[in-house]
Amino acid sequence: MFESSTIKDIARALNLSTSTVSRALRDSYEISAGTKKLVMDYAQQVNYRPNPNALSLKERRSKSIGIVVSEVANHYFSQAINGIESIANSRGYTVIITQTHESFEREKTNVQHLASRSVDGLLISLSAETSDVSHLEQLHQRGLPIVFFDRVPERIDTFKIIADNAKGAYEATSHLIRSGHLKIAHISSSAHLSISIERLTGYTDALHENGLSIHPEYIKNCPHGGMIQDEVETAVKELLSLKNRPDAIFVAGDRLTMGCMHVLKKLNMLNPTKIAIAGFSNSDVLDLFNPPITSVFQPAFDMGQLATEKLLELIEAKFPVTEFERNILQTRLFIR
Amino acid sequence: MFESSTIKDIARALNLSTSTVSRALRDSYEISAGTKKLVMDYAQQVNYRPNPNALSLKERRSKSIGIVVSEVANHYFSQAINGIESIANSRGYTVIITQTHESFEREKTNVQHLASRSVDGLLISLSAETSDVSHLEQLHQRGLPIVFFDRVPERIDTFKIIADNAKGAYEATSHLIRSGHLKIAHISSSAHLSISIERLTGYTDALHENGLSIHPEYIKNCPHGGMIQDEVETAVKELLSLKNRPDAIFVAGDRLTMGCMHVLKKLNMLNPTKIAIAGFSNSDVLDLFNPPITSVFQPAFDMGQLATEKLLELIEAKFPVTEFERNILQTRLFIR
DNA sequence: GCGGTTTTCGGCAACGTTTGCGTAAATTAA
DNA sequence: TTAATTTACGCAAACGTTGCCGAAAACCGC
Repeated sequence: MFESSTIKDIARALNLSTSTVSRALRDSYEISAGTKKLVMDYAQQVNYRPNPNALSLKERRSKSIGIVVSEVANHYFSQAINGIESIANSRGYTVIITQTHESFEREKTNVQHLASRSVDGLLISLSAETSDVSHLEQLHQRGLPIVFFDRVPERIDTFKIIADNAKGAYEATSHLIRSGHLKIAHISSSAHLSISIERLTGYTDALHENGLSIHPEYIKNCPHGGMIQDEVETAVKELLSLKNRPDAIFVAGDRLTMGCMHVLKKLNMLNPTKIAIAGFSNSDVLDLFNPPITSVFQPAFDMGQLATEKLLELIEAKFPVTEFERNILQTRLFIR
Repeated sequence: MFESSTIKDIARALNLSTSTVSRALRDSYEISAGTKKLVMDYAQQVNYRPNPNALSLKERRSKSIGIVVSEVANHYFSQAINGIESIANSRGYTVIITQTHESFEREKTNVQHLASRSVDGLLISLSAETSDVSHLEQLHQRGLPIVFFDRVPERIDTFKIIADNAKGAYEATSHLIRSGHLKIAHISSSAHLSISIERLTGYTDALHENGLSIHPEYIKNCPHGGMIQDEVETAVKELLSLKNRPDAIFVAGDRLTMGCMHVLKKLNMLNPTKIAIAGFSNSDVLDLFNPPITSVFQPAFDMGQLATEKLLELIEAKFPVTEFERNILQTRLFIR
């Protein structure tokens, strides 16, 4: 099978001890220049690669970090992953990506699996179903470094990287108002999620500031964040069948925005004169849509980078970190 | 820091030897029922998880497989990854996803990294820049199980999972012809890629069968598969500035299709009466586009599943496998 | 040429796990 | 009761690596 040469092999071939070879390869001062060259040349020749499992076992760290996101087929997350990779790889870390598909159960098993895989730290954005974070709290208390991004829990005290969701939502809603819409509905992911709460705040703030009142029946939640299209369809249909039918919808999520548009298209309502749409999305093809929709763009790449930097800070800290920040990055409104 | 209990801890606590504990946990016949229960209960209580690094070191396998794709922000690949995960996870394997961003260099470093991470096997779709596969050939000869999917090399003899690209391209091109287009151009990824060759074949076959001749100036390649938008823009502009301007383009790739539409939009040519588009894409939002475009859908999820099954077959084979298949899955044409 | 450094290297243990082998105790057979 | 067998467990090595400690060899000053 697939075997690569070890330090032992090199030691045997060169008639040296394993410790000498090990030190020669790490350019230790206690090895003579001649021996170093001998060893290094030979190692090069046989294409020696240190066995990461042996290293991990010895050093008690795996030089890998785990990522938990809803799904990679979401432009926000795929961009965040690119940011994460850019930092992690440059610092010698491998990333292991897992998807929850918005399921609490999958989140738990993924996290368990990553922990048992002995990752050095965790980068996580909660699933839509997750309201109980005890599975993470437990790991956190046992000392596993964790950084949250995007969807963050209240209870766990660690670094959190989020976008300015309230402001983003405020701007999008304000844009709809400025465009002449007065009956603005709101479709969001599960109600307990941090992003949902923050975006709802921005939405209501915008309405208030413009002297519009909040209609509870205008606010719909999809507990599975758009993974279950039926939830989206029901929400949209309920909005459309209201006696006082809204003339615009502010949608608080990437997948949700797409789902919403699909429903409207199906109902032949995909027309800004009938109902306008603005939503959170990191998609790069929104301008190709008919109609093009105004969107709130999150700096996903930067968020991924920052989250990773913070995580590595935790992982590589010599002393336990007790001061945690909550970094808030600015969103960008694309008016279309 | 983050420590979990080991077999040693259990042995010490229960006043047993590590071997007894190990065997009790694996339900060995040479351990008494009483001891087994004792050990298992205690292990449960302290939430014992075997250290995967120690296991990998001992068993000389990591129970992990490496994936190399262009980018996860591509619906074809994200769907394929879902298929891969569904099989791999159910069989107890972890997947490590890496992205080449269509760069040959990144492909080489990713593959090197995965190999040195001692993955048990590799699932790979070549980058657009890759024409030399010696880095993979080498690993393959040293016994590392590899299965290719989507973009496959000629030279390396192993399992290959592909879509029926020629047929898919043929159908898309035929559709354009049936729609009344006679001057059909073709934009594709780098020319040496298997998918480019096969899709070109389908394209030319369709033209031939319909009595249309092939205009070499109608065929454009983007060596970076659309990652460099300038390449796409140049290709489109060159097509549009032809004295005999094409009235349709068959685009052979997901990212390429989007890039192409962006250019047309920018040039205010995004209109089927000006130029029609049909292309390979696994995007789920194509029907929201303006204009909606006809697309060739690949069974990405199934391809991922099949590729993983084949890879695990190789990995877990007791004897070296010498008979390899080339599985061809059917595409589906969505006419819009 | 002596004692004392310095240089250069090897031996050993350890990380957590499995497994072949050995063996005391318990059971069975005679 | 004794011998033969079975049961139930412990010991130690191994996977690949590093680091502590010790030690031979080379060097130094005088």
